[in-house]
Amino acid sequence: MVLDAALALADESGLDAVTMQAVASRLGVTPMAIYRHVGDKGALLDGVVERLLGEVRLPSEALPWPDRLRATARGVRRIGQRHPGVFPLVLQRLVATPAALRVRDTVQRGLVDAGVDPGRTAQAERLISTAVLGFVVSEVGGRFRNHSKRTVDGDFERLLELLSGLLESERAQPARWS
Amino acid sequence: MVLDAALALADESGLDAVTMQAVASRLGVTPMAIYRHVGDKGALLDGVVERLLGEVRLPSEALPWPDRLRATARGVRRIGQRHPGVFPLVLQRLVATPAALRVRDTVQRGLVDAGVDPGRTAQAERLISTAVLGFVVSEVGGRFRNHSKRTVDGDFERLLELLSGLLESERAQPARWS
DNA sequence: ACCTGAACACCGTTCAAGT
DNA sequence: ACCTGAACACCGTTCAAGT
Repeated sequence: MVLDAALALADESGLDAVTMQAVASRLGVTPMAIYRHVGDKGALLDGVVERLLGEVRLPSEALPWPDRLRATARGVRRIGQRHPGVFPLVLQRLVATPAALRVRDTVQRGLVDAGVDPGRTAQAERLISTAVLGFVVSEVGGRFRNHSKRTVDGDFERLLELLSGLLESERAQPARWS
Repeated sequence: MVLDAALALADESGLDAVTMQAVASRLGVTPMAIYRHVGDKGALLDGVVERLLGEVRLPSEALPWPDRLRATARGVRRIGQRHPGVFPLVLQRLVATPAALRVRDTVQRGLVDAGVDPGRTAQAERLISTAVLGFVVSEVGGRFRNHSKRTVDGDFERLLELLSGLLESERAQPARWS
């Protein structure tokens, strides 16, 4: 598949290495052949981002919500670390694709179970996702490259704690689990 | 100056329009002339990001810390909105440049005045900055483009409230102001 | 010191043509 | 339906040469 080739290239040599010609030659094909399968280079990158989000390992719905939300955040981070070349694009593209909705809905269900007022889960999800994505993009994009892995790991765990705190302040009804 | 031309191009026509040849022709000069002034296209973009951060309006140190921190965040957001083409690069480049340190130190002084344990201001600053930058990059990069301005403005104000909450939980000593 | 001309290998993309 | 050849205008960058 075209998207696999593009993602493999990005993982091996960075986003700049993802050119139509490089993707084509990895598939043993001429560059223009690709235009039959993706409309455009932009569409190619959109497809790769979608694949990335689809790769996020989501936790079992049977887990209590605090573990579930933490596991989701860690799953997103793991994908970022696995694909640092393309991950930053996640913050620049629309959130309405199926794979993006899949992650979003998992978070929103977690929030509902946590007892967040149903009228406020959408905003809470946006802020939580933005914080987590912003962190991971910073990390894999090199913004923290002066800091040790231990420091960055500690920052991420602290972020998760703070997001739990956010939920406490947001809860209107008793939680359904926990 | 070369950086001004590059920034103006990005503002008018997006990041893709910032090519060595376009910058050169805007200056009425041949493309290779630019290599005398910036080493590289990467260095050019670094320079533009630096200029951006230098443009952030920082609040007076005389303000009470809660207003000061809020004003700093709003100042960052305003620059993002003013320069949506280049702003996303802020999350991908190192934080150790002079203009970046200028913003960072303002936040850290705010945290100290808020009574955050001095051993923890660095982490708190990183998390706060990451959350704010992640939000603004999402906003100007179009991740929220399905939402109305009112919704996005509301999200940002809510984010600021939550960051204040973070400070409450982080305070070890009585605040110096407020 | 600064700018230029000519040239390099490489982009994304189109179009008409082939099977 | 899918792939190809040839071609387009445009990239970033180098090097030797000019003032």
